[in-house]
Amino acid sequence: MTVTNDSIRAALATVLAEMGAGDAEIQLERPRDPTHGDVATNVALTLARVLGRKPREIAEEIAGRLDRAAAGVSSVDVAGPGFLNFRLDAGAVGAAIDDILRAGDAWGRSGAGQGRRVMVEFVSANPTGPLHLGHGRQAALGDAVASLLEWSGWDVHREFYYNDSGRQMELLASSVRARYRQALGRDEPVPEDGYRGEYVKDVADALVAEVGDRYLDDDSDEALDAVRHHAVKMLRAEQDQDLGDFRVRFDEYFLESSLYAEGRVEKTIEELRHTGLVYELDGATWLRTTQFGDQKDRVMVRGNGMPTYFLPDVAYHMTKWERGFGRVVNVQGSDHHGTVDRVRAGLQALGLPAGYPEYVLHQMVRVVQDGEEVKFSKRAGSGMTLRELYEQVGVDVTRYFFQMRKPDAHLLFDLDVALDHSDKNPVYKVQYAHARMCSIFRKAGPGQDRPEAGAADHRLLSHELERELVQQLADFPLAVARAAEHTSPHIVCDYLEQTAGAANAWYHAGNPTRNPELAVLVDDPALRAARLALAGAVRIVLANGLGLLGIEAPTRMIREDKENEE
RNA sequence: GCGCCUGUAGCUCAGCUGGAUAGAGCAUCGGCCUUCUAAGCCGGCGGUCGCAGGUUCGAGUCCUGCCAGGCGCGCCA
Repeated sequence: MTVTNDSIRAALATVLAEMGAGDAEIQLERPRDPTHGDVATNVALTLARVLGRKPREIAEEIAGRLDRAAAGVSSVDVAGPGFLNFRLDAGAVGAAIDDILRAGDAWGRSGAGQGRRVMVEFVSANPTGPLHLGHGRQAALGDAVASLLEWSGWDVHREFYYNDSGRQMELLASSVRARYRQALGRDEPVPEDGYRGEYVKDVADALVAEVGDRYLDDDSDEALDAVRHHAVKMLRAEQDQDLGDFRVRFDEYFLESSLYAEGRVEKTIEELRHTGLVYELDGATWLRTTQFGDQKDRVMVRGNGMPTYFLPDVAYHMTKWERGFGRVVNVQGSDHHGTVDRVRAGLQALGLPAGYPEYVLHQMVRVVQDGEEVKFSKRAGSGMTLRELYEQVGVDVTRYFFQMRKPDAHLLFDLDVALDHSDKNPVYKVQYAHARMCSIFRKAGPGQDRPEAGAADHRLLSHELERELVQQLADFPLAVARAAEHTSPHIVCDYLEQTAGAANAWYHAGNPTRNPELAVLVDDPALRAARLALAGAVRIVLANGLGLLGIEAPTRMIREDKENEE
């Protein structure tokens, strides 16, 4: 893990300037192996060629010249091929605790985004049925990406785009109408490629309750339109409910139909024609997207005069730009990756920058239980729905599992692990660590439950477990920044699991029956205060990290089999 | 055939801008409970980083080729 340590960096820069390498880039990292010290740098290795000298020799000279007091280190060692390993003095390590206590729930935030506006578009499911697991991964991922950007100082807008026109809608309407007529005793089959889940019957039954047999014999377009409206309204309401219960909220729902209603699709065609990149072939209208790196040119308007999906897509993204979003992140399933180049090409044709918009594409989700894949949902008529999953394992677990893998990777959702309530389940591991810290404060008694910055002597935290834990906590802002930079929430999950592991190790090391001298609540008031400050810092970091991911940080977790005794 | 993604321990996965002996969890094996503390802890076992070349002080990481899996390649959305 890369670290920032300004005093070491400055002291190194001074020495390097003396040695004729003042412009060298200094990389500091926290070695995985604690015997390599608290902070290390490979700068001597990178300078070997520049200075024409052996790396170890350079390292020795740097170590000899370094002002340790100014750097805030107690020792400097040369190791391996020429690494410089620093051991921080006790005061420098503990200083992070005050930083954390002072920042509180803002610890980990930065102003990197400078308040600029960014849109995160995600879920964007068509209103043709319940949300499935792919939408769920996208909801959890998109919400966390948005959150990461907020933590990094961006002004974030969460948007849901949905297709409420076109062929899928027609298919939905005719499927519902068939079920509606079946419910009224008529023998009308669901269209060949129609929607067949149980939910279609629910929608049809509700329609019967609402309008009776009004559309039983009415085959007019108006009647089908009314059925479609009814279906969309119901299914949208269900999706909203599912997302709300999953703790995902949007600032705006954007309707595809509005693009047509407001003439934006027509306007986009006109603007593209002015670029000189439009041509007619075989009766269709094409855009020369290959000009901008697309694999082939794309049809905008079919021979029958109807636009393809490509056109409203470009029109939609133009509205994002025109609404003032200089940056846009689209979270989508990787099965959409084929549209990335063409949408960008269409936008470049209209003068937008090359990488606009950005994409986070995620791979598929599979659910396994007892070693076998769980596939079917009667209600959806296909894969398991998002609601079916989170009602079984809980929202916290579901969100975390969807966030804990990098988007690029296929996600195996192991129900056996998800249903486990022990520390084997990474979500509970982190939540328990948080609850344990809270439990210490409950035992510490009134007046000691809110440690304040500067009130304790952190040099007393000299145990190796304490040093490591403090440094782990100090890394939180870097983990958030890196996760935001890569739009990858799993980096935060990894960080939290490591932090929870370090916190648990520290907590358990002070087992009162085995090592009472390592417990937090020792008699010595100064040591007790220092350890309470550390516990307070742990509580802040875990709560902030979980909060960022949209997961609760319980202050108390009661064991199910002990519930009656508590 | 072309494009994107993936391939790391028995399983699920991390691995930043190329750095030290490739890490974590689970599984397995061996220890540890009248607890701020067993929904737990400590320790052990376990790896030709898909394969083959190349770049360099140094490659899981970069380059080339190949193999395997997923997805996408329509005047569908």
